[in-house]
Amino acid sequence: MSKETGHRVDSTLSKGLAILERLTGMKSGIGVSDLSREMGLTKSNTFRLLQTLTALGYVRREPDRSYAATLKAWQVGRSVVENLNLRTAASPMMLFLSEETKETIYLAVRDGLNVVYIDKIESTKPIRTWNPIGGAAPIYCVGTGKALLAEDYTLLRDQVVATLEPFTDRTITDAAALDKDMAATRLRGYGIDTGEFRPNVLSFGAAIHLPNGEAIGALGVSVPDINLGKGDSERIGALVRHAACAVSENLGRL
Amino acid sequence: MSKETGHRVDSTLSKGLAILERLTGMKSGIGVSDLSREMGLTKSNTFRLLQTLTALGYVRREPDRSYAATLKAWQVGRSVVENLNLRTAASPMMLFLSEETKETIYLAVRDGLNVVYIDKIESTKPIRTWNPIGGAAPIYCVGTGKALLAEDYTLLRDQVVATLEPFTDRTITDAAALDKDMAATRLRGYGIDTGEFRPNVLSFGAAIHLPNGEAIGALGVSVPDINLGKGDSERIGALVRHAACAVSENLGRL
DNA sequence: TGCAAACGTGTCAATTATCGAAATAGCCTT
DNA sequence: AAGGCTATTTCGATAATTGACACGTTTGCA
Repeated sequence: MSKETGHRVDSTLSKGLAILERLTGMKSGIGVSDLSREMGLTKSNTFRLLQTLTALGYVRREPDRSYAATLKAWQVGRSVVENLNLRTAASPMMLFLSEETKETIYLAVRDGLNVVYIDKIESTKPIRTWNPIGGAAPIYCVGTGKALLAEDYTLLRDQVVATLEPFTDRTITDAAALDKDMAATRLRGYGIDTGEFRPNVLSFGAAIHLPNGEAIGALGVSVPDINLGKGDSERIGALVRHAACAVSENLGRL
Repeated sequence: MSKETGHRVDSTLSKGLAILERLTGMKSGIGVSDLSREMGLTKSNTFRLLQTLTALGYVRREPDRSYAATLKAWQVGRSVVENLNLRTAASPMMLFLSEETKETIYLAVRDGLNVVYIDKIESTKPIRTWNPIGGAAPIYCVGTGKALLAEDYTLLRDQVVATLEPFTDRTITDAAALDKDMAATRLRGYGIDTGEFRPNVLSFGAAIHLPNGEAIGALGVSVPDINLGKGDSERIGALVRHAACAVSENLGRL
């Protein structure tokens, strides 16, 4: 979904990162020839890039002489999230939500026009939703996303509207409906997703704020619709809102 | 650590990754000029590298027009851990434990409040314990589980305490006893199960850590009590602790 | 056992992608 | 409006990157 920037990119860096991404996505090592074929690069080129990545510590040679990603990429990536020490700050309230609802609890941050899940607590119920940590979802479809979108709506509205795309028959696909939903979200204090990203999976989300008011993440609860009884929506929504609020206050004290 | 690389590294890739690392290590965005100063690069050079990283999705422009790392590096790095084959990494030390003890060796990961066995080496002794690969055991009952539980005890304690259930007459069923056992486990460096899950089956377990300290799995030895002589417990415990430590270091090495 | 195909690794001249300096365009502050 | 800052663009020179090829080893098959 990369927009054509028109700007020139450094091909070496680009290829190197492409190789690194490929390597990190593999369960076992791979040889130079295979890799070069997969990447559509020359063997020499691939070889030299691998040499560089190895020298920088991102790649190592396995005992069987194949090349594989090290944990360095992981370490580097981790510091991105670490610099938002959101997880530790949110952890107690995630636990609280988990105990109160028994459903799957998510901690999400906004990444462009998506939310990315950076932590979760599994549901303890037999019927549960599933999303991987690291997974992403469109900001206008899910509870956490809506909560975050509502925060910066004036800034993001036009961008989001330009990308509205249906995932289920409940997905919001027109600007007017989104405007209305955002207004309601702000009023309510939490976002509601009525199965707009995955069929029959509802979610609720509320934003976590820094002391200056900036929203840096959101807590969410994801629930299969058949788990929901009368009045459960309001209860869960209120719980999420309260939990996010508590985390925000907690952040302020650090 | 000045290893004679002998080989030339692609400078563009090298610089690009250096910039990315710098960016991921910062709490807020930074401008081109400052960054170029810090990195000792030309402004032009830094600028183009940033353009490339932005085009590739690793960097984005903040509202204040500064450059900051996105979560892409994190997502890429995460897949390293996801694809990390613990089995392969742990295999040599499992073999070592098998040879030293002749008992059944397990590799386990935590799944909620259970441990799941993802690999094992059968005992070579006539009287042996048995658990299937894929089998599960409560985290507070067995050696591997205790080792993992001790790692996140503050987070898991309340949940676990709520589920305490006796499997044998030695199973820990009250919170105070568990607290004490966990403290001892942390001190000792490995978990001991004195027949708390299966009668007359003892087990010992120690956690495997990622470089940041996160526990991702555990090695364990399972022993029928009649196979155990005087002092064998301490010996096996020490062996397991050492083996898990070796695997952790193996994961972290470059 | 031997042969062939495939692999990882070096070499090197050609070339082109990358570089730095300097010019331009934007943005605050005064 | 002018000054000082930063971000971006331009452009010719050049050094870094490139691909073809070569070399030694390993692997697989006959």
